[in-house]
Amino acid sequence: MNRDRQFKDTVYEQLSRIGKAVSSPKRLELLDLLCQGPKKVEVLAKETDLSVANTSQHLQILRGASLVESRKEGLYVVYRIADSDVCVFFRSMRMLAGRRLAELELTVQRFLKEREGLETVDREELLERVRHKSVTVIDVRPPEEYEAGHIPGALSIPLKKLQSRLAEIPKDRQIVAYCRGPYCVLAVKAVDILRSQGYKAIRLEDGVPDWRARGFKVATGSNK
Amino acid sequence: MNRDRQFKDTVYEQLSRIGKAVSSPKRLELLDLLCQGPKKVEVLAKETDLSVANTSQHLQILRGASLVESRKEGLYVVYRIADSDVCVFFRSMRMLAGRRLAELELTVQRFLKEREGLETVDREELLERVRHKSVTVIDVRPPEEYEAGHIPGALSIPLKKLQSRLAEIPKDRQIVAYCRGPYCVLAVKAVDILRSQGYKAIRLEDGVPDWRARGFKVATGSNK
DNA sequence: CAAGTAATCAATAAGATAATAGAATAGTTG
DNA sequence: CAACTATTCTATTATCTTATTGATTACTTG
Repeated sequence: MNRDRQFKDTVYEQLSRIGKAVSSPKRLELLDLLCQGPKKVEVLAKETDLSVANTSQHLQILRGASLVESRKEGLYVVYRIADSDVCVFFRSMRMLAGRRLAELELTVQRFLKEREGLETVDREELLERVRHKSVTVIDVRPPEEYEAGHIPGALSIPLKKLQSRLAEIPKDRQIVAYCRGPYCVLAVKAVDILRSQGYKAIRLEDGVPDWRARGFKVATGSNK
Repeated sequence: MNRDRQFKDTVYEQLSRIGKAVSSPKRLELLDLLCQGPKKVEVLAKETDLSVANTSQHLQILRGASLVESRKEGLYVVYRIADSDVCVFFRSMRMLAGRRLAELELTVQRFLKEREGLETVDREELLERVRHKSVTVIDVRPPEEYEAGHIPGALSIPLKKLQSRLAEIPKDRQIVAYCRGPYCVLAVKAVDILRSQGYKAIRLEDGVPDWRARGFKVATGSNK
C-alpha cells in the first residue's frame, strides 16, 4: 500500500503550495493589496515597506502557487490576482483568523476602535444605506484602486488629497468612508479628519472584495 | 507613520499564523482527517504515517493557530476541529488548489480517474439521486467517522470489512460509495471491489464536509 | 546605440522548521 | 504503589526561508 502513501503525499504537497504562499506576513499583505487591483512592483514595495528585490521574490512565490500573474506593461511589470477565487480565499482566511485569533481582535481594538470611540453602528444597516445611496460614500484609496473597482456611487477622494478637497463633500449629509477592508487604516484617518472638520463621518469596515462577496455590484473606471 | 507599519505588521503576522499552520503537507492531512471527526493521536499518527511524537508536534502547531482543540479522554488525548469554520476554510483551500494547480489535477487523474475508467457522471445528478435515496449509499470510512457524521441513509461498511459484508449490499440497485472527499482512496477501492463482484458501483467524490457545505443534512450516531 | 530604469537573479547569513530518537510526564490499571 | 500506556518534551541534525546586497537582464528613451 505504498502507492497510496505516495499519492497522498503528492496531493497534500500540492495543497501545501497554497499554504506556503500564505504563510508569510508580507505575502499576505501583498495579496491583500493585489485584491484591490493590479499594481507595479515598485508600488507594492512602497506599500509594504519592502525592498524592491524582496518584493519581487515574494511575488514570484505567489506566482509559483498560481495565486497571482504578472505581465510586462511598458517599462513596468504589473502583478494582478490570477483569479477572483483567490480574493475569496484570502477573505475566508482573514475571516477565520478574525474569529479564531483573539490577539488579532485585540490588536484591531487597540488601534482602530479606540479612535472611532468604539461606535456601534449596525453594519447591515450601514450597508443598506450605502446601497440605497442615502449617505455620501467616499473611497479614500489611491485612484488606481478606485478605478479597478469601487462601490457604485462612491466619490474617489484619496486620503492624501482629502484636506484639499473638503469642499466637494456635503456638510449636511452623513459621510461614509471606506478603504481596503477591516485592516486598512486609510478610512480610519479619513474619518478622523472629517470629524475634526465638523462632518458627520463614519467608517465602513468592508472593502470592495467584501462588498463583492455580499453579491453587490462593483463599478469600475474613473468617475470622470 | 511608523505606528501604522507596526499595526500592519502585527495584523499580517497574526493572519500568517493560520497560513503557517496550513503550510505543511502533513498538517493539511491531519486537518483533513480531523474534519471527518475527532481522533486520538495514535490514530492520526497511523493514518498519516508519522511517528507519534511528530504527530503530536504538528497537532500542537495546529492548536497554536486555534484550528484544533484537544481534550484528555481517559487514557487518550482526543483532538478535534475547533470550529466548523475550519473545515469550511480547509475546503475553500482545497478547491482553490484544485482549480489553480494543474499538477494536482494531473496527480488525481493519474491515480484515481484511470481506475474508474474516467467515468463521466454528472455530479449534481448523482447528488440528487443520493439525496432522494434512489440509490444504495455506502460509507466506507472507519466506523468512528461514520458515527461523527454521515450522509443520511448511508450504510456504514468500512472498506476493511467490505469483502466479508458483501451480502448486505443489494445486487440489483445502483451502489454509490463515498469516503472522506475527493483525495481519499477508500471509495475508489470499494468501487474496484464491488465492480469485480458484479455490482453496479460508482464513487461519489464528495465527503461529509462537502455534503454539509451544500446545505444538506448530516446524520450522526451509529445505525443501531 | 548608449544611458537610464524597473525588475530579477545570485550569493550569503541569520533564523525558522521538520523529523528523529530518547527521556520525561500524567494518568490508569493491576 | 509499581508497572504500563499514551502523549509530550528536549536535543540534535538536516533542510528550508527570509532579508540583504550587489550584479545582471530586459526594455525604453534620448
